[in-house]
Amino acid sequence: MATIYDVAKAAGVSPKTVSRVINGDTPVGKTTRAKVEAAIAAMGYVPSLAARTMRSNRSGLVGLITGAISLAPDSSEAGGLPDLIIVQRVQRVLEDNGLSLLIADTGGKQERIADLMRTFTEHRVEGMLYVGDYHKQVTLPPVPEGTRLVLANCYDDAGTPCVLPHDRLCQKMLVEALIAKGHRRIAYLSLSDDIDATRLRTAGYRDALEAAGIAFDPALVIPADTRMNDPQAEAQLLWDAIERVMSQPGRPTAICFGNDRSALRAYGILRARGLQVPEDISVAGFDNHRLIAETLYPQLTTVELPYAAMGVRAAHMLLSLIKGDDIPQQPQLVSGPVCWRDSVLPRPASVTNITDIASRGRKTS
Amino acid sequence: MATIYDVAKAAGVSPKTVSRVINGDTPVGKTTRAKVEAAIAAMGYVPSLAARTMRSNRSGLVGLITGAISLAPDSSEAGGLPDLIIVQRVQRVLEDNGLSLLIADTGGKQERIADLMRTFTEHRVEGMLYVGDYHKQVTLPPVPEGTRLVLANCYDDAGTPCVLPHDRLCQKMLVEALIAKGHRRIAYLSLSDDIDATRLRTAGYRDALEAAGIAFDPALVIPADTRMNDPQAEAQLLWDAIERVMSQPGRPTAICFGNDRSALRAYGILRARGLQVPEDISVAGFDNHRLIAETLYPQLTTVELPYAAMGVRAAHMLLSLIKGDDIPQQPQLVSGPVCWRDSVLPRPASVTNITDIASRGRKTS
DNA sequence: TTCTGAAATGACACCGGTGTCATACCAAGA
DNA sequence: TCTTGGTATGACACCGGTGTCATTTCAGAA
Repeated sequence: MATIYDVAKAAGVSPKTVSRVINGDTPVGKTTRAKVEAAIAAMGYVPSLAARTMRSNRSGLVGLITGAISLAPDSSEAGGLPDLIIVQRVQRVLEDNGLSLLIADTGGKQERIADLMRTFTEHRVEGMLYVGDYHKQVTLPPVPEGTRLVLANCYDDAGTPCVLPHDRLCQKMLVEALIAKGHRRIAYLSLSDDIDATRLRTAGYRDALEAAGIAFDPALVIPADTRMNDPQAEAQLLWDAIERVMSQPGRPTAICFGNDRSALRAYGILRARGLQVPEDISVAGFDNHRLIAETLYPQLTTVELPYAAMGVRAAHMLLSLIKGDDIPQQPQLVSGPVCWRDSVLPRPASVTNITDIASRGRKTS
Repeated sequence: MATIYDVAKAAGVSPKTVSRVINGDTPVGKTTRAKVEAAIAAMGYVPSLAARTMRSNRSGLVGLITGAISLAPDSSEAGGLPDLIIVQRVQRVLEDNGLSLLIADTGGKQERIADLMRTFTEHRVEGMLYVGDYHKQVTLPPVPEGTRLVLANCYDDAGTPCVLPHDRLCQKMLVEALIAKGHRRIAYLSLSDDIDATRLRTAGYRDALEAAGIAFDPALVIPADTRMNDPQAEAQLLWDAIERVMSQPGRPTAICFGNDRSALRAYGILRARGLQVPEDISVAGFDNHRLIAETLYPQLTTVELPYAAMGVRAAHMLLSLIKGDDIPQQPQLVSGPVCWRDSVLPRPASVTNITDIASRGRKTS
């Protein structure tokens, strides 16, 4: 690979002058510039960032660690994809700012994080990002003084800057939208109740009810997903939850699910029980996983879990850190819009009592 | 950040001795080694790869370009995810070999590839990978002499080493599996017929029929996906195709779809037509997109499009190139297994004539 | 005790850029 | 013609490692 010395010799100037032509910092004579540029083009010279890094102490690199694929080691897979969207967004923002992105994943082994960070440090990255595979607390190994680090889709107890999905607000907006369409008895078949997202979303669900003056009924809220990684068992769990919620007096007119995947599963289960979506029961998801939401028939009403926006926000926070600007100490909450599709049927505002709700086969719209 | 000189001073030795301790190339005295290691630990010294790169001309970096997200710019999205799996696998293999992965994506703009490659060259990557978003031919900008490049999920006409899915074999295996279960009239609602995958898979479909001595019936093969990026229109197209194929005499007992997503859509359409899967019609997908295949009810029989394996293979090819080994000139074809699930009903071998096939409601197994 | 050779360590240059400072150049004004 | 002052260019050191070669150290043999 040609060096700046080769170019200098070919153009008959000093290396420093070539450097000036490349960087355009100091004025260079017209004829000299032309000669240098010709030499650069002729030799296909591309400057070495390694050399530049040594002088400037700026590598132009940012490192990103994800736990992404951990959940599904063997094939095209179920969990773990959302954070890849974060990765892509981060990459784009960084590239627009002249930085390149190094990626690594833990393969599900937390203890590898320290090694990966060390490798990044060897590369003298200007900052690091850690992306969680879902909204959760993490404990990262201690980082050397001066390491610039931003967390996305996760948080720690050390006050590291982070970007989180606003689960509570998202769920609240979704339920508010259902209420606005006339629904009053709204079930919520949540994800496993030991994760942060469930706690927050349940709170959002209650926020919406409260704002509308609807009493909270615990019988309508059931955890129905335990991340057990066994499709059969998960389906069974969901089946039971639907059974429970639909067989009680004061049967719901709408069901919110913990994610679009559960909603997809529920379509089959509800049909198997002889219930049409949305004529007999309205359904809402969570994530706006378009592969599911737009492909399902009828298309799924859901709320967007803003992975893309989180990626953008996290990247910008890191850029601010690198520039030396102050950034907010509070977790940055990002919410997405409700995506209105066909799986929710508006209900006449007058129809609010249980007897009416339990009746079936009313005409649409 | 501490340098090797700082460590040397603290340990009271020369920088070169510190270097020897780190690299373990030359024997170092026991007490000296202990002193140096103590100093390194105390100062949290991490060597700079930039400096090392300058001497050794080995950056420890590999660059990967993907067109991934191009298809769905705005949110968690439908197309483009598979290649992210390739990316993850590549990263793992490289990491196991002590290399770090730089990623970049074109954002759908082919003309940016040259810029991205230039950036990689600035970082003095030891090799590059280009990952296609689906099996297709690409035309990359000319690369400088000596650039080590491997294509994954795409190929070019310049003979660049590449790894491709064995669409033909995958489809053949799938159809063979259906035939083995007693199916004789098998429809194939393919992807758009202007892409390589469709041509190859249709050939695989015919291979399987021919091997079983079943006559090919063109009326059973209909392109039913045009990547038009409009869910409504796509659903309509699929509806029409199903209508056509199911209303002809000699109605099929099984339908293969171009991908799992179409199969997901078809579940809804078939049910809307009053057909139960698999009792009335068996369904097979393509991709083994587990999010869909395992979540659908009943679970979807499909064939795995081996993205993970392609990533591994491509990474190994690049490693061979870097090591200077020879690699095969032919495209490397990778196939995945048939994933047998519940959407295909075995048919008694005796039931092969049209009259029987057209009858309905036979009991299962 | 002195010599010998291997083992341990250090001095120094070099990788490919760029910051700093000195110098050569050139046009305009005295 | 000789300053003057700004512009264009070059010389040189330095960033943080490592390869090469020289030098020091020391155990064991003469």
